[in-house]
Amino acid sequence: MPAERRPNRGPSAAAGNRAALVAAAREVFATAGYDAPLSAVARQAGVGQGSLYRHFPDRISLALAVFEDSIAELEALAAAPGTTLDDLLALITEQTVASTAFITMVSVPARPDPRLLAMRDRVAKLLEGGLARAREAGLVRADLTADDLVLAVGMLAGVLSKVPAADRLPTAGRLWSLLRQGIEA
Amino acid sequence: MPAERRPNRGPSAAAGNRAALVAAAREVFATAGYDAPLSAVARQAGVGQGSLYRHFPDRISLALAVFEDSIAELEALAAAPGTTLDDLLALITEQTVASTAFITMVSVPARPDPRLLAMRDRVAKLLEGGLARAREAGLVRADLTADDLVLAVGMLAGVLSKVPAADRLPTAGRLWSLLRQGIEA
DNA sequence: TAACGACCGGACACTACTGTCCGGTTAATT
DNA sequence: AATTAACCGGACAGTAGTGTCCGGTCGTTA
Repeated sequence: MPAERRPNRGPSAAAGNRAALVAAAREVFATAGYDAPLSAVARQAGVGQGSLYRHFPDRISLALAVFEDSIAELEALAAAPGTTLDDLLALITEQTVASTAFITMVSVPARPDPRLLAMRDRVAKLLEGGLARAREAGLVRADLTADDLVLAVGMLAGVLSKVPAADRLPTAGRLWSLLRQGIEA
Repeated sequence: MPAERRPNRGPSAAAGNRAALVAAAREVFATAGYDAPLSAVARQAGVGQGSLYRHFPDRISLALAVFEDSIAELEALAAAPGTTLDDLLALITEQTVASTAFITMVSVPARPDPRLLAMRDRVAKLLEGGLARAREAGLVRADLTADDLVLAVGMLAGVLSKVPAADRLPTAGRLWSLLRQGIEA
């Protein structure tokens, strides 16, 4: 039985369709942002609307599936020995430049949903370790919290989501420079 | 003839309706943000959709009329002797806490419209004086530009627009503190 | 007071999504 | 081969907002 065979109809199609939807959503969210129409995701996946909503009853379910990877990557980095706060922020920034959707939905959810709040807490939590170490080393101000950092990357994502993809990297650099050094000499 | 008399039908109603629309829009933009439905503005003004679109062919025309006041206030402050960059940023922040719409539309317009770009340039320009003075006094880093500042308040507005009105003032304070002192000790 | 015409209001056509429903397809089972 | 049941796709109803159109209203002018 050829591994590539994946009919998208019939009893055995479910898993494949689901995977196709997640992949399509990742792409669509990256190019059109977190608010992209879900119908575009179905089209991109080559799947009917019905299948989309059957697998993922709402936008958040789909987004959670899509960005589980992103947060897992962050958590893995946070768990690795020797990881600094800078490393974590660099990875978040990289992810945000590639797709603002993850941080957009997590940082300041428009309407607070328990699933999103939980994911935001995971992000805050994985930053804690690096933050504590940076604080002990005197690298950051003493009163800086993980929530502050989540809010900060949220601000970043808010701007980047409105900027053409080509301008994102330099804009992100500029904004981080403001956030880091502050505007005071 | 009583000064209060303002029929909203017939040949003499135009000016009054226009004023009512601007006032209503200011209120609606403040409470529901820059993306609020224009139909809500017409309803709030007690005026038909037709009148709204006759006076203001699109959202931007209406917004320009609404926020002309805000920018004029800023320009007046900038022109006053002894005004510092801090004074200007304080006023902008106050305006943003009251209504995120102005900065939202000006700082990083979703689709660049010449009228919005012109207004953003007015904001950047009025910041120039205070910024130059602050730079000479060594109060801000040497490479800080007015565009950076516009972007920074845009970030702020992006977050504040998603935060309940009651939380805005403290959130704005926290974010400015991050932007000003930077996250480095 | 009659005719005029500027201006109004809200119904409506249009567009863009979301989420549901059901006839139809297909693998599995016997 | 016939039967079954899981699952699919896309049509469709529902919802929300934008912008247009036209019958109707009301000051103005003669």
